Amino acid sequence: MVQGGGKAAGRAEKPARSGVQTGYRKGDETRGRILGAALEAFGDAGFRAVTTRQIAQRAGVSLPALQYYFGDKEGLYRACAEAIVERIGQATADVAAAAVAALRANCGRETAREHLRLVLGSLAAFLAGSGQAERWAQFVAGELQDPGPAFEILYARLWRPGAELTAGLIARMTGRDASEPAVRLKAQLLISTLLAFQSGRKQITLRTLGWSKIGEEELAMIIAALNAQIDAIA
Amino acid sequence: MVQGGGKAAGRAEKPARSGVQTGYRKGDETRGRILGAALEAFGDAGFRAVTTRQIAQRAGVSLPALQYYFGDKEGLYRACAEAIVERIGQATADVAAAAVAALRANCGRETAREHLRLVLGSLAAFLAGSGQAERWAQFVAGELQDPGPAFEILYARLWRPGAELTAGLIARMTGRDASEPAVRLKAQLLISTLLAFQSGRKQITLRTLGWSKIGEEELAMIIAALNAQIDAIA
DNA sequence: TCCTTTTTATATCAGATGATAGGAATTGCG
DNA sequence: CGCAATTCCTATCATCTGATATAAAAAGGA
Repeated sequence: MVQGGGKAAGRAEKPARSGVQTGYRKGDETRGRILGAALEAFGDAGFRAVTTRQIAQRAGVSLPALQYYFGDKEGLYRACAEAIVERIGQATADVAAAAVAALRANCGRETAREHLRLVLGSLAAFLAGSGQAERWAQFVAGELQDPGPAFEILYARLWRPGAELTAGLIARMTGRDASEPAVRLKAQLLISTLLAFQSGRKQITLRTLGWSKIGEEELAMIIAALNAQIDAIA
Repeated sequence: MVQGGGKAAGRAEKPARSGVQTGYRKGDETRGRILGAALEAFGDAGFRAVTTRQIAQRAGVSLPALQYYFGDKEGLYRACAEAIVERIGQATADVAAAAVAALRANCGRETAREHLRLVLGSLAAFLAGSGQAERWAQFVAGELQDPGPAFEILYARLWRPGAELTAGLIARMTGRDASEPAVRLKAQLLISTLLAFQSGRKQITLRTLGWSKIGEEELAMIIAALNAQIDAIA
């Protein structure tokens, strides 16, 4: 029978076996391997630059397996975005929840400032935590920079919530409203700065600073610079 | 006869009519039109995403004209980078020279700070000055973010000089040495911030702030935020 | 064990893309 | 004009890319 679909009705809108449990367990492992290979490849080079054949080879499967599990290249790309959103969400859930709670509890300026430090610090630590996370950061930064098939996912579920939280904290710190452009601008400035180092302009960061990698020591320096920026916020 | 080359010796290393004066004037105009179309296209979408056919059509020439004038797609891309470097260099030459002169003349902290403001301000103004400059900014940011065939050109002739100057000014402002990582980090942070708005994350900037464009008013706000960052240094 | 469903592979397609062959048209120059 | 160097186009190639048709192999359920 033809792949996926089921229902046997009209057009096969969902041609892929996109992650649902079926009773057959073997496929889940394969699906995971493909997703992992795709995350690495897309993170390194971006949507256009990566070919489906490269991913298939990395994952040790044949080309049609990608279509079987993810429908098409874009579906695979979106699945990567979802996976990344999930992992980053998990990694920052605690500090983010604490910050939100503090805001709700009408915390003071200095408390808000401290939460902002924690939030950005935990994000920075995660991004520098492993080679994998590094690739994810590049995936996210690249997609936000040059919107592609996963822009909406990343914007709606990563950037916007993060920017909202940051703006909220800054607003509290400055006694202004989170909707003011000046506040939002500062928030974006902070987040952009963070992303710029670990992901996009890493290539340049290393060259300019003469570093060979961004390890603990280097990360500490970046966080220090970030904190200086946070302190500078009125 | 076959295109370009001359010399008639062994391998045709330089197959293209790459910009030298020949006595025949007609070609220069065509060459310029191709370069203009390429600048627009590459700036909008990046090296990979743009096809040679698109550029040829935009320029109103046939496909082989690109190869005739620039050898291959990469040659055209590099030519774009050179053109951009030249224009940005012109636009910032005055303020940059003044800043260098001030540094050489052993200027004081506040003078250095003022020069830093001027340098970044003029760059920001240029980048937001026209739709063309906006595309160039995207060209530069994209190439620095995801190194391609023109990375070396842009790094060596734009980023590094700019970063050196910025670091020098910051060093003077803080009484430290321009070679210190902390100083260089601050410099990169400033430049990255500037690029982030006008080029890369512009898409997001507009959405997050609810702007429809980055006009004078918006630019003023960004510069204000930048100046706040400059003031916060040491 | 037999049968259905799922999983995976081989071979192939259709379109796009960068590049070239080869020659026609144009331009400068004596 | 006459001639050589240049500019530029039509047609075509070779390759790569995402996707599909088709069917064999494997896995579960009775």
